[in-house]
Amino acid sequence: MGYDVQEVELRWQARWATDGTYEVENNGTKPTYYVLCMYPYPSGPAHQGHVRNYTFGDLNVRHARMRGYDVLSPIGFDSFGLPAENAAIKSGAHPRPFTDARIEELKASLKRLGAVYDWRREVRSHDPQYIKWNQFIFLRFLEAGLAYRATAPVNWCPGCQTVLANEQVLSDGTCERSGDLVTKRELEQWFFRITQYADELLEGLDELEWPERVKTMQRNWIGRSEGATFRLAVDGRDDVSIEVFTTRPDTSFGMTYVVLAPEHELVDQVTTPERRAAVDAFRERVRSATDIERQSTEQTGRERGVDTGARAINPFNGQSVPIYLADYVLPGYGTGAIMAVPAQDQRDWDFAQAFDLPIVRTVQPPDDWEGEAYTGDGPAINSDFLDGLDVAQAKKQAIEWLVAKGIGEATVNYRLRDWLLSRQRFWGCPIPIIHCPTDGAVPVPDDQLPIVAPDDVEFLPTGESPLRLHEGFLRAACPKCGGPAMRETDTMDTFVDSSWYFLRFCSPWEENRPFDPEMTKRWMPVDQYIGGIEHAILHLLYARFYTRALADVGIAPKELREPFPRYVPQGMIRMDGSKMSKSKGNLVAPEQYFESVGADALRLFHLFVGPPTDDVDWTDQTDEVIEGCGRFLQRVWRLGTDEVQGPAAIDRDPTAEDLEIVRASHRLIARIDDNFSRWSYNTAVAATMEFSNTLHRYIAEGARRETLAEAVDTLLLMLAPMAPHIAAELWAHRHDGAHIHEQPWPEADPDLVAVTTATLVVQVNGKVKDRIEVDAGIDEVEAERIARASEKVAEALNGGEIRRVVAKPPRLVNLVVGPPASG
RNA sequence: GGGCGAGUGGCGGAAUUGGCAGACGCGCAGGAUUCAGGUUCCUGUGUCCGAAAGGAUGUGGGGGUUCAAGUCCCCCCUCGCCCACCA
Repeated sequence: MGYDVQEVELRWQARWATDGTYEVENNGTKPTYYVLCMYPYPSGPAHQGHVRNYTFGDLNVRHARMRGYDVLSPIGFDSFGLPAENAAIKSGAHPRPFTDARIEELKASLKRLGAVYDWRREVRSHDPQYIKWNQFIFLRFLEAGLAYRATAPVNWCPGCQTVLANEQVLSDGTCERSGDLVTKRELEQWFFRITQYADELLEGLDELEWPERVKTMQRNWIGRSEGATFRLAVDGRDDVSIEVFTTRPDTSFGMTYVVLAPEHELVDQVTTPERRAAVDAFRERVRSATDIERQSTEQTGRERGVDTGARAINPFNGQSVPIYLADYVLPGYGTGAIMAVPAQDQRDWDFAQAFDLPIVRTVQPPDDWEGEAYTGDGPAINSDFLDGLDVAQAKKQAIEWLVAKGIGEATVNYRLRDWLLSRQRFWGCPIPIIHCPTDGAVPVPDDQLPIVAPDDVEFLPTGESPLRLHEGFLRAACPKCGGPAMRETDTMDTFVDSSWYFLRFCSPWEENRPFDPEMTKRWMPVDQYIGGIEHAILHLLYARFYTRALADVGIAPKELREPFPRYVPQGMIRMDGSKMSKSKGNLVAPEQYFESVGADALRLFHLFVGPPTDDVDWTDQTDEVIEGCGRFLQRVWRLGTDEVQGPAAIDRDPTAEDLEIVRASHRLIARIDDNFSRWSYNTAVAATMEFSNTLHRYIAEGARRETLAEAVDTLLLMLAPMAPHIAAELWAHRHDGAHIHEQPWPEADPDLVAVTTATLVVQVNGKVKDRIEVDAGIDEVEAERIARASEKVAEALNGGEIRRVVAKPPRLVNLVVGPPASG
């Protein structure tokens, strides 16, 4: 009987769907397990990246289920976003039908892959119910002071007369649509106060089972740095002082000038009349410069800054130093002003050189130091009461001095900024605010939620949100005074949608609240989170913030802090050196493999090709490897059907060879358990291949019927999470239609896993001279005796004196010899 | 510039605590089956010397620790990713 891949796979997929095999109730009694793949942006049929992602997820779901858990396996769609809006602008049609069509395509692919979900729990970001609770949460955050309004610059395209997302600005700073140079424009926008959680988000990382490099990325993103802030008097001015932040208060005696960011609020106040024109010209140049230009390291020299004419007093030594503006000081970090210490900071050094400013070393560099600015440790010099102290001591002393003087204190600074969530886009969740001329920004009352964008909108090729032109949407009564007011037309960043969808999955049918905290308690945190590393910073950080904030405003359980204690980032699929993606047009559709070798073979390929976190190169050889996986499954099929077993198997009392097969089966289980726990799926597949080869050899030499049947069953159980269709089909054949995925995961018997014999490697001076089969239980004395008895070893010794014996029974003996004793 | 990874046959990769380097697969070669191609099965396959037995050599390069190093330490080279004027 041949294996009709298509027929078998489609039949089982239909059965899993109609039986609701992977639907899970919220009132089960088994222990719970929550497996989650990052919900996808619906871009159409699945590509290989999806296949890889959902193969890992599905393996975890099926494996956990067989291990006896109630498994929550939900999926949804991150269905708001720019691509759909762009498609709408291009076609003039509303993004909703476009998005719904893409979702259906992606769903079909996932089902054809054999990935199983509780489809009753499907969540879509653009669903009015989801929008409602998204807005509800925003309003609670607003009440709690976690959301606020402030002005911030946006990318503005003068040609399109519209705001651009960062990804719409090309690397040369021009608009991707019109080619105009993009400028900055200040707008009133909404923020989430994520910085309030900076410390907790940082500390929480320590206990997460995430790859170290992802944690490092988050740590760097949060960017905690300890230092001091202190105030500098402005020479001849009692009314203003400049506050600076530094991580090196120990170097304060080396301050030879002060720098304000060009945007700093004190610039106008301190600039002297004779420098006014030069300062204004500089500020204008910085303002119109693109981020690229401003951050260009090419730029050096005098165009990078300007003298304000004002002077500040260094409180440490009373010296008067000039105040400059420089583009390398950023308005958003620290206090937007620095004390410049060129001897210990290379940027300050370069600037000082360009402007002929003095350089005073306050840390003694090593004797062989040939560089410029020295940032290392060393004794303080030229620093009065700090002289002789090392950097750490000097920092401490300097801060104590500032505190005693009452002009500064130790401070902690973060690189992390508050989360700007406003987007001047149509295809997103509307921000539920009404702007009233008398009452200002007024929250939409809960009973008016959701605020959903209208259907009768016209998409113009300007890129501007059509909400801004829709009178019916715009006009609203102020909830406070009832007067005429205008609706907010900005929508939320789509990262907002993805910051709590995993909580909604726990009780997606809730109509009176975002989710049921009890059900959240039952399922959360997610036991295994899987998704691309491109979300390693923002999505994961935002979701961690949201979870805490929801707990703190009382929507989620108080004790829920970390949503994803265990996260595995899968590697990306590369082709010709770049990421495989729809936009690059280098997709290799999974469908062709579904039709040829089948979903199981393609899944097996993705598991087998390498470690899950490694990138996969799609090459000329890839098709051959996929076919190899298909060939392996054909061999499994022959093992699992009577074709081989019937004529070949023998009824007999068990022999030593038969027992070896039983042992090999248990070793396979132990190995798969270990591999699965370490996410080493490539070696897990290799283990099943090895076992299959063992069984084929066993059959060739005459297999015992019962032993073979049990061994094949074990192989099928191990394959059930990896190649579910063929495993299900063969199991049903062999066990009267029973369902393999409802079988318990077998347990390896330690007695059978333990080896009874081992290969003792005998080395002479570290070189392998002999290999001897020995009893696994031998001790050191016995191992040495066996090693010395070896003829090959005697030959290699060649009369040399054994000076030392290293015995590690039962695996290795190393005989260390000197030269032959000379006569 | 900073941080984090990684470099193993023709290729993807394996080797959990230092203990037989190259599991498993692809490819390739030879053979069996076949009219032939395909399929399937068997055998071989790091490199060098050798007919073979066997020997030498071998995990980016150099040094070190150790009875023993792909694995640990130091220096260097190359590649990848992330953050990048963060005071």
